[in-house]
Amino acid sequence: MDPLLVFPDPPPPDLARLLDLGGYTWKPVADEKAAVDQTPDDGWGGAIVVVGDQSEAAWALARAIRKGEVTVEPLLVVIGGARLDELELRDELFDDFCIDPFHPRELEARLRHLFWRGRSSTEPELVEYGALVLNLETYQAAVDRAPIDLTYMEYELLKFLAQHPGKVFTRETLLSRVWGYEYYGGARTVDVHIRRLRAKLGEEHANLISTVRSVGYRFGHSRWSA
Amino acid sequence: MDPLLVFPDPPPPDLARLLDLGGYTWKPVADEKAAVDQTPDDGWGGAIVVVGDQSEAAWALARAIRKGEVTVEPLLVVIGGARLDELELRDELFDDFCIDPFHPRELEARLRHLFWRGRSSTEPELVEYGALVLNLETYQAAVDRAPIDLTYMEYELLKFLAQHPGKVFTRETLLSRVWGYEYYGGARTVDVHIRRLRAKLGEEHANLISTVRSVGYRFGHSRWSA
DNA sequence: ACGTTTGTGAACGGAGCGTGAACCGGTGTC
DNA sequence: GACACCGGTTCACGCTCCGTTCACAAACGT
Repeated sequence: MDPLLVFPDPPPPDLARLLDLGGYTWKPVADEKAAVDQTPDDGWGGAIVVVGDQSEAAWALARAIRKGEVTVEPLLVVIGGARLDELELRDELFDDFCIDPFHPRELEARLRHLFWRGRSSTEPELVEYGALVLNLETYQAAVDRAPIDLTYMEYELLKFLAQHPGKVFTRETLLSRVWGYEYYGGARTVDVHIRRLRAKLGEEHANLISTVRSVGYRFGHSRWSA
Repeated sequence: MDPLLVFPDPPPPDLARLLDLGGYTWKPVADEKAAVDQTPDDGWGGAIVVVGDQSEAAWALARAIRKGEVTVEPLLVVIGGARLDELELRDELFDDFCIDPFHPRELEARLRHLFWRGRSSTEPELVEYGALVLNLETYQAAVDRAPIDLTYMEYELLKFLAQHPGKVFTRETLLSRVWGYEYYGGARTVDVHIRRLRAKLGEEHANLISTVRSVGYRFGHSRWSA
C-alpha cells in the first residue's frame, strides 16, 4: 500500500505508534508544501490530518488536498472532542473523522473501513461506459474490445468525462480539472481535443460526447433513472 | 427529508431524543420484515442500526439492506465499544459507525456528514414540478419522463420560473434575472421564448406557464383557484 | 367599438462550434 | 548541433443554430 500522509510533523506519539503497530507505512508532513514536495511517485495512499493546536494549518492542508493539489484519497481527520464544531460547514474536507483522544481500536477500524471503501468503490482500475473501457493502470483505451490509442491529454480528458457520465462541464471547468492549472484564453483547445476524441471513438460512438450549446460538453447518453 | 429507519424498536432513549432534537423524522423497526413492510412511498432517508443486545438481528437487518431488499442509503451503525471487533469483516455492511455510549455532538456530526456525502454524490440536483423535471447538472429536461430538448435560453428561463413556482414575474424582471442585469432589448423577446416553451412542453402541459395580463408570466398552477 | 396587450409566423444576424491547418516547444536520432 | 517527429495549442474560416426583432392577427379589458 502506498504510504499515508500524516499531519502534523511530528504526529502525536500514540498515533505514530498505532500506525507502526498496524503495519502502515506513513510519512509526516508539516504543511501542504511539504505534502506536495514529498509526494511519492505513485501518490499517497491516504491522509490522516490531526486537527489540534495547528487547527488552521490542518484545514489548509485538507483544503489543498481536496482542491487536487495533492493526490490523496481518502482523508481522515482526527479532532479533539472540544473542537467538534469545527467540522460543521467543512463536510467537503474529509471522508471520516475520529475524536481525540481516540480508542486505538476505533481508529484502526476507521482506517480499515476507509481503505476498504476506497479500494472497492473509488478506485476501480477500470472505467467502463457502454462499449468504452479505460484501463487506468495501463493507460489503454478500447472501444468494442478494439484498442484505440490516445495521447496523454486525450486520455485524461476522456477519463475525466467518463468518470462523470451525464454531467455537463464547461470548457473552463475542463481546463482547470483536466489540465490542472488556471488557463488564459485557450478555451478552444478543449474543442479540438473533443473533436479528436470523437474521431478516435469512431463514427459509431462519436455521439458518446455530446455538445451542450452555450454550456459545454457531456459524456454519455441521457440517463433519467434516479 | 425522508424518514430514517432506526433499529431496534424501541431505540435507546438517548438516541430517540437526539433524533427528535435534531429535527429528524424517523421510524423504529423491529426486524427486516418490518423494515420492508413499513418502507415509505419514497423510500427511507437513511438507516441507524444499533448493534447492542440484539447483535445478530442488527447485522441481519444490515445485510438485508445491503442486499437491496430494503432501499436505504446511507447506513450508520451504533455499536458498543466492547463489540468493536464485530465490525471487522463486515466493512461492506455499513457506511459509518459510532461508538456507544456516544457523544451527542459526535453522532450529530456523523449524521450530517453522512447525508452531506450522500446528497452531493448520489443525488443529482433536480428541479421538479408536477410532470416536469429539470436536471441541473446534465442540462436535460423531461416532461412525463420523456426528455425534451431545450435551447440554452429556453432552459434558463424555464429553470428560473420552475424554481419560483406560483410567483409572477414581469418581463423586465425576467430579462434582468435570466438574461442578465443590464440587458437592452425588447421585452417581447420574453414572449417568444415563453411561446416556444409552451410548444415544447406539449399541449397537455402548456398551461404550466400562465399569462397574467398586464403583468407578466407565472409558472405552475395557482393554489387559489382552478 | 377601440386601444392595449399578447400570440403567431417568419426573417435576420450573430454567436457558438466544427474543421483543417499552421505553429511551437520538447524529445529523440543521426 | 541540425533535423525530423510528435503532441498540444492556436488561428482562421465557414456553417449551423438560435436569440432577437418585426409585422400582423387575435384576445382581452374598458
